[in-house]
Parts: sequence; structure tokens; C-alpha cells
Amino acid sequence: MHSELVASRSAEHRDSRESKNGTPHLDAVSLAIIEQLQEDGRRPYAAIGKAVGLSEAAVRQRVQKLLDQGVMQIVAVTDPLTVGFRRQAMVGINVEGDVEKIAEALTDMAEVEYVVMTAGSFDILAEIVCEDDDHLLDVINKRIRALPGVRSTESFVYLKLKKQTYMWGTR
Amino acid sequence: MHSELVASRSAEHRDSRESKNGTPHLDAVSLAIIEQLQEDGRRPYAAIGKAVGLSEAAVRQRVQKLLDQGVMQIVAVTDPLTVGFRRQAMVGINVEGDVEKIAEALTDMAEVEYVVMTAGSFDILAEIVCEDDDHLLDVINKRIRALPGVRSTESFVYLKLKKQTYMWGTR
DNA sequence: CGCCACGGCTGCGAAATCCGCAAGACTCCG
DNA sequence: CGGAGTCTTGCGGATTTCGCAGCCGTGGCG
Repeated sequence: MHSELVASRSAEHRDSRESKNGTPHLDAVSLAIIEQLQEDGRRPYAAIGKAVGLSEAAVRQRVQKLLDQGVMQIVAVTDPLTVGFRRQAMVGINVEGDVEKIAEALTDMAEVEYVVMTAGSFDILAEIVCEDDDHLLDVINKRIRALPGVRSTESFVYLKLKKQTYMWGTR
Repeated sequence: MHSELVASRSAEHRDSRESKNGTPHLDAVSLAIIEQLQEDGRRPYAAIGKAVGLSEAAVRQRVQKLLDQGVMQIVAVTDPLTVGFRRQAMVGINVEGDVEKIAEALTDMAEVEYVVMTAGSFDILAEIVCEDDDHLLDVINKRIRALPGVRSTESFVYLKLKKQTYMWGTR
């Protein structure tokens, strides 16, 4: 079950070439495959192969590897509001001490859907998905602020989601 | 080509029942189907049917409808940093006048991947995906700040993406 | 009440797709 | 030159997808 995107670091068989930060090297063909799947995650391998100039089996193997490596995941995405989660918020967090450690702790919370370390007036931005106000309040005040090292937080409750895309590459 | 999630408003055939805000009604079975596809966007219809207690064809129809309605999209998602976009940022924006109008304008920019209207010290949060610093600078300073009505902006450049999930429901 | 239209579900075959396997081609390196 | 590793290709067989026809429960309407 590949839930996380970044965490997976199996590193079993040494790959072609890794750039120094540890991310696997992606050639133009893999990029093209990803691009295809960003348009339609269920597009058949044969169609993708035709588009990128590869055989069906080749595409299948590359896709499988991309999934195994955690470079990409194929999933259904929705507007949470449509699916019954009525409160969402972005929370900006300031940390004293080990930022990475706090980020890890946030990662472990089920309600936290998105965690990114940033430069600027916040150390961390975290997106939270909750069922209602009580739930949201609980997560922010009882759980996040309770983490040792969290100096302060600022919340931005979502009013309306206007855009959500996954198609860099199609430009 | 369903790129946007929220924008789609075809409204051709009147649906079963809509709640007052215009979002289609989702029963427990459709929720369960979405949940299945959040785990694996390529899971076969038959397997989903077995899991939610429906025939293969029924699942197929419901999935197709969910896609057509724009309730859900099945796509590949990646960490943009891995795919060659080296600069990302969240931008908080303050607006004077029509917030919705600014949000629409942001929606039309290719580099803007995520737009949400919020309550709090920003009116809008927008996520930007760029190829390099110059590109990012250009988008923020030349394009966003140039929009009439944008009072001020604050940028949070991404240092590291720690978590990215799409599995509310699997709790 | 009877009738009909409609949406959703089921159960099939036919076509397309997925998947595993084995063999060839290519690159890199000692 | 040889070998290891990876990528690619080309198959069958199992699986899945797709389209269609039929069935059923609901709701509108005379």
C-alpha cells in the first residue's frame, strides 16, 4: 500500500543513475509516460506506448517501476468538501528546534494530508482535512500545538476550492 | 479532458438529487468506490465490485458518472521536484474588491496548480509550480502582483515535500 | 389503478487489455 | 573480449473492459 509519496526509500536494486539528492533519474520517455497518466490515470498501456513510442510491455514495466519507486502514484482525487469533509484548513507553523522532527510528527496524523517545509515566515505548511469544526479545533489545538517545539500556528480555514490540477508537463 | 475539478459544470442530464450548494448527492456505495480508487486508481472494476457489493458493470457505470460529473478524477500524481520543476511556492494573497475575480484569474495561469479562498490573514492561497527561480519570480512579481485588486502577497518557497496523501475515508 | 418512462442493476458474450515469460539488443565496465 | 545488468520486444493465456439486452423498483400522471 503506497500511501506516502516521498517517504518510500526501498533502495533495493541500485538504479541507473541518481542525482545527488537521492531522487531517481527520469528520462524524457518516463516524463512523457507520466504526462499521459496525468491526463488519464487509467489510460491503457498500449495507448501510452503509441504516444511515447514504446512497446506496451515496456510502458508497463516503467510504470510499475515508477510506482514502486514512489515517484508517482495513480489515485482518485476529489474535492474533500464533496465527499463529506466539511472543514479544511492550511496551517502555518513556526518551530523552535528540529523542524524535520515536527514535520515527521505531522506526517503521522491521519487528518494531515499535506506537509511541506518552507522558507518564509512559516517553517511548515500543513493541510488538514476534517469532518467538522470540532474535529478541526481538536486537531489544531490539542494535537498540533501540543507537539513539543511548536512555537506558534496560524490557520487558514478553506472557504472554497477553486482549482486543483496535476498536469505540469502539459504546457 | 477533465483538467479542472471544480470548474466543470455541464449540468446536462438532471441528476438524482443535488444538495443546495450544487454538489451531487453521494451515497455510501459511491463513497466506498471512491475509497477503493484512492488506494489504487487502476484497481479493476470487478475487484471494486466485490469490495463494495456491486456487480462489475454497476461499478463501471458509477465510476464513469463520477468522472463525468467532475466529482472525482483518476490521475497520476508526483512530487514536482522529482519531475524537474525545481521551484515551488505557496503564495498568500490579500485582495481589495472582488476576491472571486482574482481567484478566477489565478485559475487561468498554467503555473498555478492550486487555488483556494480562505478565511484568515490571507484571502487566497495559491500554489505555484515553476522550473526555476527566474520563472517563479516572474510569475509572482510580474503576473500575480500585476493583477488589479491584489493588495499584497507573501511567498513561502518550498524546501521539501514531506507528505502528500489522498485517502480520507481510509481511516 | 393501470400505464409508462426512467434510472440503476445484472448477466452475458466479444473485444481489448493486462500480465508473465523468454529471447534479443544495448550499454557500461573490468 | 566477456559478462552483468537493464531495457526492449514479441508472444500466448488469463483477466478485464466494454456494449448491449433484459429486469426491477420508483415515481409521475391520466
